[in-house]
Amino acid sequence: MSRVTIKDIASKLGVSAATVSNALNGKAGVGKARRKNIMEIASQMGYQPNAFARNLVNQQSYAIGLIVSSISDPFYPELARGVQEKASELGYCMMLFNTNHSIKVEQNSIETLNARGVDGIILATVLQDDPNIALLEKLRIPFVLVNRLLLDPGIASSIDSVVLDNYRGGYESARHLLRMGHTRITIIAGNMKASTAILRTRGARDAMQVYGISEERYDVVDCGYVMETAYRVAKEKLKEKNIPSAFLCQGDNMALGVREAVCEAGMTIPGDIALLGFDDIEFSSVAGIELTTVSHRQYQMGSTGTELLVDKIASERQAGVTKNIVLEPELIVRKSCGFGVKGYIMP
Amino acid sequence: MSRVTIKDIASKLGVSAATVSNALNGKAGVGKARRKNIMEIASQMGYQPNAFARNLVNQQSYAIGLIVSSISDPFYPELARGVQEKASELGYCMMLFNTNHSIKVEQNSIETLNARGVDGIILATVLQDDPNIALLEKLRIPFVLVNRLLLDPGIASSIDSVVLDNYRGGYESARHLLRMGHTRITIIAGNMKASTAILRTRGARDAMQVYGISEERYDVVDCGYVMETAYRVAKEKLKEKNIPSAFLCQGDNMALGVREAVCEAGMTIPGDIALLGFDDIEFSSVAGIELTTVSHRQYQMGSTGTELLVDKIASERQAGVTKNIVLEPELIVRKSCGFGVKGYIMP
DNA sequence: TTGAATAGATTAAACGATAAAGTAATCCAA
DNA sequence: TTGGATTACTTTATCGTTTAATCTATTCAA
Repeated sequence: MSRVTIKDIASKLGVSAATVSNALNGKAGVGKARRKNIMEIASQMGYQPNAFARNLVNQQSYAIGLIVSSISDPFYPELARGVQEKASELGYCMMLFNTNHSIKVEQNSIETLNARGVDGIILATVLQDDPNIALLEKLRIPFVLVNRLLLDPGIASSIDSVVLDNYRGGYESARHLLRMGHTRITIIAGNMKASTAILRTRGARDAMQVYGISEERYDVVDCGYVMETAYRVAKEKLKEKNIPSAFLCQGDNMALGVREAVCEAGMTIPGDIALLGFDDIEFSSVAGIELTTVSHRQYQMGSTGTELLVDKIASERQAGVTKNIVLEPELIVRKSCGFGVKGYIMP
Repeated sequence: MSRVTIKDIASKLGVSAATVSNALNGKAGVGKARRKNIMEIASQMGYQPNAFARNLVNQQSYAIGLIVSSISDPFYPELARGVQEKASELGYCMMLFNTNHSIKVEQNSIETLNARGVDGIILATVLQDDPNIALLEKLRIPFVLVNRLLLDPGIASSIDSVVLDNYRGGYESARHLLRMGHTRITIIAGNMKASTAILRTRGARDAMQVYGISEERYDVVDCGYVMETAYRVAKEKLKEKNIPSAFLCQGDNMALGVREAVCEAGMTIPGDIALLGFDDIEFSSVAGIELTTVSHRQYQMGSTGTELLVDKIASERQAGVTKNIVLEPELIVRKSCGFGVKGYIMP
């Protein structure tokens, strides 16, 4: 509750509220001496502009929303930090929402955010058939997609986004396993409605083809990016007669789930089974885990996404060119894939 | 930008704006038929109340702020999720701020939050000599402390809080090591200005005394709750001639730092060195890590803290009794402390 | 000396809702 | 049938800013 208002200052100095407003906002039409005087009195009285009134007259809140599936998933905190810090830098606040992987909750979040008049939304959870894109467009609220995007070029071409080159990440990670001689690979995929999982899988498939592995010789299981599911799937896989020699996981958290199953089955990594992750969460590098994985630039995604959004908010009335930013992934070789099935690495 | 306003509805139906407002808000003084009619037209026209105008007239934003040191620290995401979900349930939004362990950034965050007119703040980062408590009180903004609190009973008795019984956690964890026969213990402490670290250390010291370990026989190092620092400290410790047989860490992330140092020194856990953590972050349970630790109730802390805060906001004008909630910790025995130095556990 | 331009201010409207006060019609009891 | 209570509204004020429109001296060129 900011007590002192612009009127208090005005009446104290015997001037009009408009003059005080103009002085404080550095606008023309106020004499030098008076301006200085007003500024002094204002700070002396501890004046704090009332955000509600400002928001009302400008129809702007200087707040943005960030929607993630769950901040507890170790993939998202760095992204959120990127958004928050860049937002603060640009004078915005960040409101955080978790969808818990639910389209319905995603919808509620968007509606709430809109009802509160945020200036824009960063959506990290979009799916291919996501009805909420239409919602966002109907609400005419600026938004950018980060992490995941829409693959339909017709739609995608008009939506700002910041994503990793997931195809390449998928390709390179599969290639790494293939070069090490693995031919029985199970792909532990993320949510196959998410562009990330689709593209990583597509990249992996292409790599398989290049290395002459036909479709019957590997399989892809949608584990929805949840660790628990990956664990259960791996558990089952390892009971079959012809178990895979490598698990290609599309998320480090899922890789950890698989790792758990492998360990429980009494097998070792990379001795019996090779394991490859994706995202390079902080935890993947700890001794004894040392997951070979693909780096992801969560912080940068959040930070750049925020820049795009704020740009978009500022230039709302102008024509605005769509920006699609693609970040480059990097294969990070640690120990979870060992030194290859036959002890050497193919070219 | 919500286009249609209360006035549009009013003029369309030939009634006054006040009647529309009353009808929509379920207030008395509107005839049955008219009320129904207004509601229908409103939803038909896609009316969305303008939050800015509402905020201005009620001087309330239905938003709260959460201040953590860094959302990337695996301790905080669950807490944030607890806050966000409870907040949503109660009709509030959560704005997230990271302080990066800086008092100055903490101050900025509070001031920003205040300037934006949030209804209250949840502070998870308070230190004993934190000048920002005075700031919060000066601003007369409702707040609650979670995770950490102030130990000075004079101040603490008037501030709502939700914390773990850190003394007990510290005591039990030390006792566990002592029962296993460890007598050379290094305590990797958190930030010693945080009540968590102070109380955990106090608990540990008391346990030491009960088990007859004098002060010269163990040491306490402030690692500020950062993994990297813990890693470096452990690295140094392991170079000394008389290395500890156990590290008692006040945070799982720091335990992982220590673990790294131990591994790099070519030693094993728990074979050569016992390791005990605190917080039970999700990662601590994975195969091969299996950190013995103390459970912390991050989600509940966030959720309950939010309830207290919203209570406090609602009853702001009333006398309001201070609530201090203490959650119980639980020792979670996994493998990182092995089976005791002499192969047995003391009573 | 006149008229236009300009600096420095004021007034009033607007933003979109809510809350308080006022009014006209209806109802019911005495 | 009178008058108090109730109901269903409307009018007006207010929240704290910003901003467009207006006003009044003063300056200055012609």
